[in-house]
Amino acid sequence: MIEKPKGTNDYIHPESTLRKEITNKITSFLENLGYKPIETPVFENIELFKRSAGITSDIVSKEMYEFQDKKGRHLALRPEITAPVVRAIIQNNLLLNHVIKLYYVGSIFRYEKPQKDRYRQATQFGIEYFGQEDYLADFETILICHHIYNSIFNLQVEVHLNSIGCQECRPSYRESIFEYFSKFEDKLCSDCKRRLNENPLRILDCKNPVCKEISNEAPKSIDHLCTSCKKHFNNLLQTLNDFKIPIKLNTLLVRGLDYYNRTVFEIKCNNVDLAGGGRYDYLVREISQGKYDIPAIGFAGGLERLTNILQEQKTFKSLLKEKIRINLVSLTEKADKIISGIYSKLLEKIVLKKKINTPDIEIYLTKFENLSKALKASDKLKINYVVFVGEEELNQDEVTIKNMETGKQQRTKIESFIPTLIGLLKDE
RNA sequence: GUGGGUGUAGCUCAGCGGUUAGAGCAGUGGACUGUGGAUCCACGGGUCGGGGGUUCAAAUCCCCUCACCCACCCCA
Repeated sequence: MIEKPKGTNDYIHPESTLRKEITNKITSFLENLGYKPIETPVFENIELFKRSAGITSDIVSKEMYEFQDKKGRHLALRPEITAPVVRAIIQNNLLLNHVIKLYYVGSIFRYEKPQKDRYRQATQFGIEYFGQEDYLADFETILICHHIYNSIFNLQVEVHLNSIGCQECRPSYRESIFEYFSKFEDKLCSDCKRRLNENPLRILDCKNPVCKEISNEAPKSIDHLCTSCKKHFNNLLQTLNDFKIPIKLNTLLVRGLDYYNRTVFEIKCNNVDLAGGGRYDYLVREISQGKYDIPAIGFAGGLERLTNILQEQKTFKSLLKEKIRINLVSLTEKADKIISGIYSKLLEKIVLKKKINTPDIEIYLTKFENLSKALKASDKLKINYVVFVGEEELNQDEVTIKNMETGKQQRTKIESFIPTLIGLLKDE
């Protein structure tokens, strides 16, 4: 038996249906806000990720699926989607437009030990908003992200928010952080000792209790912001506050990807990280090698984490609307032609469903040697209406429609079957 | 990468050195051959995750390995 690779998942109904419904809700919402879909390859030149996420980040240094193709090209399965999107808009010269709003839904790959809410192939959805440096873009992005979880899916979420400054103010902040943690160097965990030289900001993110304790007294980035960063952040806070978006200022939030600046945020529910994002004003310049200098902001959310939490909270059932199931049963070979004729007519009517304004239906075409078996099987399939033709019906050019819930049944002439059925469905 | 737990029928699990490995649910057939859900009866189904070892004897004990679950690191 060949089994699926470690950390991957097969999604089968009803979960597959739930995932599709969730995705549809998110994407149709984003399309109403003017975001356009974008799709990029699942693998890219490995340099793209090394340059964007940062060579010292865990995602790039130890979690990437790297490989060489037959020509020896160094490639990687994408561990995140922001950098590929940036690469795509540069390559397609989309940056000639002032403002670009994009959304995506796609797979990411990280070589990690699988556990709850963590898989080697996962699905992320997200938006990327290019060309707007003003804090209103930050507001829009956070509002959208919050709305998806809070309003569309009814989850009690927290928005954790921080500002990590820009090119102007970050160097001096980095220096004061370095000085501060240097005093405690021998107390820090081994990872943080390494981080001290590589990327001291990441120490703030460490979960080790000792490091955490030390971090609590560390200098805060928001106290070291330059005038324009401070104004940007204060305006954002004020606006989020005005619109009653519940935010939690988290001065320890720095995020694991190197490309962020200014605003960074995460969405949490019951201590589960559902989404994260932030501003990345220098990434386009970095990837385009200076050709373009365009500010941007975005976020990414995990589809599996959202699906899991909705299943845990049992609020997902409303997303899975049951359809009306109709089983067309031939009870004898002589009735095959009539039943298949009805089936083909119903197919056409499904296409024209909008005109007849009936509930969504599922139709089944089956054959049984006797009625008892047909009904038993229909019961297992949770059929609402069994439509059957046997010897008795054949003699009178009729079909029988049986309502499986009430047990009531009626005969109708073959020609008037469709209108009769539509009449029944309208009463549902 | 580190640590803990679990792998026995399609599913949930029992058995933890001693006949031919079990139960419930699910499946199939029948009682009931044109009227389903209930009940009763019967039947089918297993390399006990895989490999090696100890033993007269291994699902059971030991070692290795694989997979899944959980925690840490990190992250969606």
